Amino acid sequence: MLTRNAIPQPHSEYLQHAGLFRGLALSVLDEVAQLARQRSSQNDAFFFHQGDPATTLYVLIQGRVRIVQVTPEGQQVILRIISPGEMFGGIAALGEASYPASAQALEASVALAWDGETVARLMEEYPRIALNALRLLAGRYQEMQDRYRELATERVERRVARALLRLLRQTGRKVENGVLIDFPLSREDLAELTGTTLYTVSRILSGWEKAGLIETGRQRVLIRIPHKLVVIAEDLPPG
Amino acid sequence: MLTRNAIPQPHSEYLQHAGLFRGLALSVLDEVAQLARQRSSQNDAFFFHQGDPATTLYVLIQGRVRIVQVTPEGQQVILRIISPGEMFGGIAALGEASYPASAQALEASVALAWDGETVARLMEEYPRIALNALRLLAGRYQEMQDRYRELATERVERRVARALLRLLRQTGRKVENGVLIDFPLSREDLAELTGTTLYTVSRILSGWEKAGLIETGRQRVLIRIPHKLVVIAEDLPPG
DNA sequence: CCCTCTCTTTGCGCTGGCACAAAGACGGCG
DNA sequence: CGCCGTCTTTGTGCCAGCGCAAAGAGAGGG
Repeated sequence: MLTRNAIPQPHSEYLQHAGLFRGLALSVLDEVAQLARQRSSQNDAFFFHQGDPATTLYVLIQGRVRIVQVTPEGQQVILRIISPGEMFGGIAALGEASYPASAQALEASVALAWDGETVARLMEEYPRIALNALRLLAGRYQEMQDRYRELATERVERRVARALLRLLRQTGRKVENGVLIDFPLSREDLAELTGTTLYTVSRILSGWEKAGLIETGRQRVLIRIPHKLVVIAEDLPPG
Repeated sequence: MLTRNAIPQPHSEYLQHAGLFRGLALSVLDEVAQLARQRSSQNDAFFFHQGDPATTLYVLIQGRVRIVQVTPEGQQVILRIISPGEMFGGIAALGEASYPASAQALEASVALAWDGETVARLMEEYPRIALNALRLLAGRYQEMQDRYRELATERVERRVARALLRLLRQTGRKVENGVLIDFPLSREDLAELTGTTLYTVSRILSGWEKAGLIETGRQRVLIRIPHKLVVIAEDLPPG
């Protein structure tokens, strides 16, 4: 389900919105775009699997991708959800190594791809790219630290609330009666994001729905009163 | 308990062993060392606190430092233990922001320190530094991902085993009858590293000690049979 | 050498959330 | 329109690990 084409259209304007290439001159973006390949991935198909040799860095331009680790026993843990404009598979830029996790499309998705050597060369020529990467990676590291602390110290309900709020910030779409998480998100996905089971997530969401806090459907979550979620997520007095 | 001095001795040879400055010419290392300040920190003193404005990047040259996050409720989570040669407080290099965690000396420790602007300037002038930082950060990110998955999916005993093995690799010192974790490490420290309680850690270590696997004392852990720990940490058939 | 402070051990009761089971509800496809 | 596969809900039993309490055991200082 994976296709590779040379790119016909100029993606250079698009690239200036991608964090990795922020601040580069348009001429440079053109050069960068020229070197890219385009890869598409159907629903549930993988851009790469955990353990594959890390050869390629991607920037998502359409769709949604989840970065997931699988344990030897087959349990899955979602490390991150990638939205358009974000890079993934960045380890490729550092030579050697293999991917520490898999990248799976949650919807039909399109990404631009560069092989590791190309990225390394670009970084050398345009240090701004390396600095951008550093800043992006630092942000993700920090988020990961926070999630780690959460997992270590907070109860499930609060973790789920935080996960939803993160997704809301990252991919929320304002609609009539609230903010919609704008891609298919099952109870199981939420469980794998927060380190719990789909059963527990289901119970929690049911509770919130009864309280009028959210509105759910099959692989669909709409947050009606974000503020109340924040109250659950942080330890605020319910004012 | 924090002191600042200009540095009298040349630290430049030392710096070439620090990951951040690997591959730089000695002349450059001299320049870098010239720009450094030296900071010492007694037992339990902090290099910086979570929430402080991130102004300074450190490279530890002696002692041991733990990077720790505190929850609003006062629980602590140890994110990492820094050994000589490693950098910490690296967010400073990226301007803005405040430290997402605190850095506390576990022993009398000495570090070299640069302010953020200096580091940014150095990175611009010597892109190799930025690339080194990128590679180091990528490694830490990956380790954090792994620990996150562990915390989400593995039982406590296995997590403790893995934590010990990591420390063993990072700071183990071969001694007569095994490998010693070479800095004061209490049950509580191990609990905060693995997301559990000191009680549970104590019980687990007691069990292992009875089995002859390790040898412990007050803030002291000696691993007698590393291989058996690996068997517990991974899911190997006990062969 | 004793006193004190901190670290460690161990017993015990409790519970959050896991695991399994089974029934219900969508939604897409033929 | 009805079937089937997937996702979701809900009931129930259970246990790993938490939390408290209280008693040892070092280590260091006076």
